[in-house]
Amino acid sequence: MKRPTIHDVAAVAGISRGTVSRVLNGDRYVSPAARIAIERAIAETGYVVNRNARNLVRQRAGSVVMVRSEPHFEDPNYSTTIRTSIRLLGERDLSLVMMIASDDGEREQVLRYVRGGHADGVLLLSTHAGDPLVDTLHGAGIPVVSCGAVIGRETVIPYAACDERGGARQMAEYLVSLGRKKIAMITGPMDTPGGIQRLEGFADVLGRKASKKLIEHGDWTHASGETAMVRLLERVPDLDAVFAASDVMASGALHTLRAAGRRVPEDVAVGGFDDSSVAISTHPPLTTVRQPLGDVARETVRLLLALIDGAERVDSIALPTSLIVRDSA
Amino acid sequence: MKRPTIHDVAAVAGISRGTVSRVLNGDRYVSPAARIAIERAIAETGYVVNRNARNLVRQRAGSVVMVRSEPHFEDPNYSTTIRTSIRLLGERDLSLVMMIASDDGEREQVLRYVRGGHADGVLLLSTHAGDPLVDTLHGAGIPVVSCGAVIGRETVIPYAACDERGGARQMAEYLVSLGRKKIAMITGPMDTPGGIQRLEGFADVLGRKASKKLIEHGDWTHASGETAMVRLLERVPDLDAVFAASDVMASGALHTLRAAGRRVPEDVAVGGFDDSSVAISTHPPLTTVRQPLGDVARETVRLLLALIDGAERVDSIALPTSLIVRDSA
DNA sequence: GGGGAGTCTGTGAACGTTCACAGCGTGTGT
DNA sequence: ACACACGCTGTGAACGTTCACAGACTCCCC
Repeated sequence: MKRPTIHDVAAVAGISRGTVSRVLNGDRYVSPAARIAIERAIAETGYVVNRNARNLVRQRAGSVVMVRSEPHFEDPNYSTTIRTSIRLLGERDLSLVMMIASDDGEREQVLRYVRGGHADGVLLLSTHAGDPLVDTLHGAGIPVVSCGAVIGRETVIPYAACDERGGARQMAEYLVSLGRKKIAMITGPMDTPGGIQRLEGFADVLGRKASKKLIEHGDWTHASGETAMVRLLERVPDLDAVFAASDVMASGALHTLRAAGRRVPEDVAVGGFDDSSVAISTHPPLTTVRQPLGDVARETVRLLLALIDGAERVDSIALPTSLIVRDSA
Repeated sequence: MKRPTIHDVAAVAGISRGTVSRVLNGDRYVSPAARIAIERAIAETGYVVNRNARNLVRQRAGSVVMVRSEPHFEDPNYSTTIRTSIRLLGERDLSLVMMIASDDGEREQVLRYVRGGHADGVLLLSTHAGDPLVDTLHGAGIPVVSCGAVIGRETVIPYAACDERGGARQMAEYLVSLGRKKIAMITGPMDTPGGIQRLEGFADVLGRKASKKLIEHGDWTHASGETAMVRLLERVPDLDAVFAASDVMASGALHTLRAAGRRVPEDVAVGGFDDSSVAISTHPPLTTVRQPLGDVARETVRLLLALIDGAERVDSIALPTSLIVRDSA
């Protein structure tokens, strides 16, 4: 009933365990005869390497920990990110361990885990500016990368992200091209890259016209989109377009606009960001900016693997977004 | 630069490693003096136990693998489920490894992982009826539980779930209480518990009136909700209510109804299921059935831990849902 | 025929734990 | 005074690998 070990394989194949280990690890210097005998023995016994033993002697952990700084991840983005990461890490026999670090206790737990050598690398997800975990993790001397930039630590934590600023520019330019004159924006939290850079892209296009009056800040939630829209309408009743930094907030804005009797897109054009599942469930369906999530995840993992393999430093990367035109603008 | 080991702690405390191990594992039979000396040494050296070594000698894996059978998990439910699982498993020093098994290659990978003893237990997520992985995993002699029932294997795979049938009954009864006479239903796929049991609950209330004509099957997607609604309107133009087995499908139905010129809820009342983020982004916001996701996840993990601890068998459990009334019905 | 170089194999030690066992005091009951 | 239980401690072996090393064999060249 016991699981077969490398000794069992060696015995069945009639060869020493050293050679079995060489076959397992793809070493050259193994005779063809030995190799096939061992492969047959492996198949026969159903042998699978014991990772604990391997990692113990190799002084590795055998896993990468994905750390999420926020408790919720309604964000459909995570589905793709997680899936892609699992795939790519799996190819290298690394397993993906999930952790959440939204309060001090959880941060302490993550730190202990990493400090204890239980992970070969850390993959940060949507970390806010000033998160104390970032510096401590980086100080732990373990490879750390982020999916999406970490504001204030762009130079110390390598990252892959979509071109937030460029994406916002695409949307702003599109709204302008529709002939809209008074274009407002509902931003994300200003301690996140999506919050900051999407506003920058917007300002790039609108220039002076991106006045304070036309800017409201939200926190990514539906409710914040609703209230931001209320304030914008109070200040600028005749606005004719609004760009929300996320689809969820755009959906909140849509509610407010309807309640205020504005027609979308006739009176007010509405743009979102993310192309999440919400984008097609609103009325009207949202014109939005799509992030290349799969590519972003792939690049993030690639950066991490490079660091784990000993690269001194790696270059962050931003991937292009695309404008998805539906009915809201 | 090397990580401190149990030997270092023992040396610093001036006590043998055996006693250090006993302190680490909360053994009785340790003198107070030794205990405080060791605790001080642990703090001083920053020692953290090496899981590979521990698990190697204990013949355990130290992790639980969560297996998702579908590539996508837009479903906001997973956020809560993952979070709760991480929390509860963390308390027992078990880490959560994520895997996806949507094709044969991935299933093989999961099987190898589990067969190789890399996991102490398996937590199935939204597995479809007839999934070949279920029986092989169960046959591997490792604790397996599911979050949500596995159709056709209810007696062999213990599970925690919400009371799908009861939840559907709540919605059906509510629609009846509004005075609706011709109530249609858009179900989920009939190889999932949500597909089957929500229909059963609906039929419980509607009885003979739940005729074939008033039932359409969807696949949880927005698009399937749209087309199902089209067919229902063709067959029964004067229907006055529709219950979709998920919010996302309900949102699709809403689009079709609007396109057909029906007012919601005046002409047609619409009910959803899940209370997902979509529910508040539709127009009008959805009346829906909320699942106690946190509780379901907690119970699922509890079942798994009981099995890992050696329980012979555990009892599956269904938790009550609640009706959330908004504007669509 | 002697000396490398190149290919292949087996062996011992090590990785950092836990666990069973043996041993040592000290107190308690006969 | 002796036996015995109890509380506590140290030690050796084991868990299943990998890795460095040493050795054997073959081939080729001088």
